[in-house]
Amino acid sequence: MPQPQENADISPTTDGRLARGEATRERVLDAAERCFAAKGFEAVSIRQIAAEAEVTLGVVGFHGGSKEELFMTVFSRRAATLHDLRMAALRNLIARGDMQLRDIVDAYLTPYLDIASRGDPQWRAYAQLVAREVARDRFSDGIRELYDPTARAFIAQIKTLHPSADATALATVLTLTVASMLSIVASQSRIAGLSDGPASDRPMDYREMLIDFCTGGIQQALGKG
Amino acid sequence: MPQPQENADISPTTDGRLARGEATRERVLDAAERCFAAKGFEAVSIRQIAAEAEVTLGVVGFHGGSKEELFMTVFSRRAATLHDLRMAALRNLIARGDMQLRDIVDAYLTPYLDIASRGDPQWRAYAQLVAREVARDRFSDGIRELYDPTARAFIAQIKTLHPSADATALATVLTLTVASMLSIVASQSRIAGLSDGPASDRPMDYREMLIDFCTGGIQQALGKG
DNA sequence: TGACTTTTTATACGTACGTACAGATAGTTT
DNA sequence: AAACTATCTGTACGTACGTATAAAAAGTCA
Repeated sequence: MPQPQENADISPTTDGRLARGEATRERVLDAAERCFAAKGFEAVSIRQIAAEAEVTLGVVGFHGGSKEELFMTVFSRRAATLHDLRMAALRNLIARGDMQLRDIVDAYLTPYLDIASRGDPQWRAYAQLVAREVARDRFSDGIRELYDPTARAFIAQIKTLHPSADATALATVLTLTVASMLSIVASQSRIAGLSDGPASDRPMDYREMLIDFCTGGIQQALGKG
Repeated sequence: MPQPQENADISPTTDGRLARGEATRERVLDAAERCFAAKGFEAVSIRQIAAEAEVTLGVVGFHGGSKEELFMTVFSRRAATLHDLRMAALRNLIARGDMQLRDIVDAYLTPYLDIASRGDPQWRAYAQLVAREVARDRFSDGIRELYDPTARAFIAQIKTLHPSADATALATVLTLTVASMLSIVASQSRIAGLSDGPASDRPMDYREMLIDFCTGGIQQALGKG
């Protein structure tokens, strides 16, 4: 992939060639993010992404490289931000002292629910993309490397409250927590269908219930251990 | 789709034309089940299914119809069995009396974990297929119709223990329970990775922890309501 | 045996895909 | 202005896809 302008010393307000290229690149990545989130990797063609970004076919390859490279770029682009939000919440907790399990769960879940409920459609698309693809095997190696550090930090924190829990139990309850969290975004329509009435489509509106569910679940699952 | 032999009055041991056709049809469906489970709908080609079934390309179309029809056939083929297993477990509970939330959760989760752990690779493939595709939108209408009746029956049963819980809350906790259950199958490798050691790959080995997690979660989430 | 149906083979059609690349364009630097 | 580089356009290549179908093969039944 001919990565444009690895130069770091450009002014972001320059309307020259470099800034234009960077703007195009972001349009491509944004379009890819929306497409991948809506339909999944295999079901999206590069031509669809080009049309969504309103650029020609070659531009997608120029800025995004191969389809797999483009996908991983899209996926990792916002991962660091999410990681930072979660770790900041966790550090706040530690600084505050008197940590409860519920607070740890809150610190893990809320940043994701927040971005999934934001006005910015790109962040919402990213949240949906994560919910859609994170369970798949195809890119799981690359994806796991993005999210495992966060998961490990929270596992370590939970372990301080349940010192006797073994590693598999901790990994399991965190995985169940992640799955529950993602399903709030991925299975909204099913919740609505099973409710037989109107249900909110803002993930943030399920925050308290989700935190309750995961907190109670972890407590019950680790309590005996 | 030229559905072969809608005739019901054939002996299953006949080795004539009808029985041969039926055997071929099952080889095709089994192969499709394995392929779809391993790679997902879009990533599998009909030619791959034909190769897996060791039949020629046209045979897949003859017995399976279009790709979407084939997919839905594979999906619905075993749904009734799973539904029956769950409902039987639920009826046993009701007959026995003194029902606890944990028993309801058990009746819902265990049949799935059981088939996902069976020796029969086709049942295992089906369990993986469900875990992979049930959250997707593409076929969610058809898929929901298959599984919603079971879900509603269990929601009604949970409601007897939490009469004041509203419909959305009940639908949400059941959706979270389903997501947790599926992630045991879909995210086995992630659990292993986060455990930093060998973890079982038999879903049944996570049964107790999963039941604890979901029971504790539902109790916590509905307890306030 | 010979008409009839079900099943299987082999092949082809049209389309869409991911990727590559030559050349045009536009902005930068000397 | 001229050389240079980054960006973009247009197009083409080879492949794989889902589907359809004519004809052959296999089995059934009068």
